Amino acid sequence: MITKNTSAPAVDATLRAWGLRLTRQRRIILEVVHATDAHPTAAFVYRRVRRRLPRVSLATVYRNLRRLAAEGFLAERADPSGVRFDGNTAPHDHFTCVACGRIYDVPTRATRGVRARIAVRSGFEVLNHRVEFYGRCGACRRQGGRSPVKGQRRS
Amino acid sequence: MITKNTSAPAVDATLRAWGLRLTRQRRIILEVVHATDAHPTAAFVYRRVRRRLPRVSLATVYRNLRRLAAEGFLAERADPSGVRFDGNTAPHDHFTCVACGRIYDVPTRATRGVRARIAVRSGFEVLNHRVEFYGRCGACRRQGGRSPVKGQRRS
DNA sequence: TTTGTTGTTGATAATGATTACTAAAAATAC
DNA sequence: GTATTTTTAGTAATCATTATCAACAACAAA
Repeated sequence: MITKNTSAPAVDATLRAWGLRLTRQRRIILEVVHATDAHPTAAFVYRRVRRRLPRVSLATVYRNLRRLAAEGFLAERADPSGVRFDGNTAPHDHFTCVACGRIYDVPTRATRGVRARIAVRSGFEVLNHRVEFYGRCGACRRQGGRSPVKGQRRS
Repeated sequence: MITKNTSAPAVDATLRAWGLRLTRQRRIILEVVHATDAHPTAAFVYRRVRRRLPRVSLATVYRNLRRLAAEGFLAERADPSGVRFDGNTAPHDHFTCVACGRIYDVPTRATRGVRARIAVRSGFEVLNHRVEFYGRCGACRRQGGRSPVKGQRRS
């Protein structure tokens, strides 16, 4: 079982509604992103997809990641390390460990209510919000390392 | 009055403590960022600085923005439109209008307490956090425009 | 003041990520 | 089957950013 929560027929139907086809490349790109929780970069996805489709083009990976994100099959986010994709399109926050670089998903329970409060105070219409935490994860705290690791893979 | 909350002597002293000099270029770059609330990109800063120092190099602007941010005189943040700098180094959140592209500062009152809640729930050590809101600002709501504007200047 | 050391600059080349372009292949419609 | 549309692989082009380096400026020691 490679995909996590995307069934190919359902994806196919929705894609078709937008005039897109579920090609082999597109399906595998989607599967790769869904099969990892590493919040991968385009380059990471490219490397993984190439294991199964050695002749795939980097441009195809970019084109489809962009497209799939635009249609809502993936989430796309920019952070200091670059652009990353996320197969988890449900609302959630992120915790980035400054020691090991790992990005953890965090349930939104703790930040619930924030959006409504801002809307009231500012008079703006809030459509979306994003919370990013930075710190040291449990594993890195136990290892006791002090300073952020240099030269971590962007993966 | 060009600078907002950075007095040159104080900056000079702190820079010197790090072995950095407050050169003409460095001072003007700092002033330009502090003089706008537009959360400027490096290119924007370059254009502004060039008005006062026509022979300044783009590399000098990048070099100093990076450096000044590392020393804490500026804040640096990445968002979908690229890397931006912020003269306001006090804790605050951001609201990005998807219609006009403007980025507003938002006081952190509404998000207070969020960090502590996450720390307790996850067992991670939270050093920092960032909240970004997306929606339509007061001006754009009144104008009644529906969809996000294409091709807005990255300024 | 001269000399040495270190930090800084402007100019430009190099890099890395992303996008644009294009001819060929694949999928679908007729 | 043929025609039409979409997608692809391959590659060139673009854009932001960083690296390199020779010339220059600030400061310190002699």
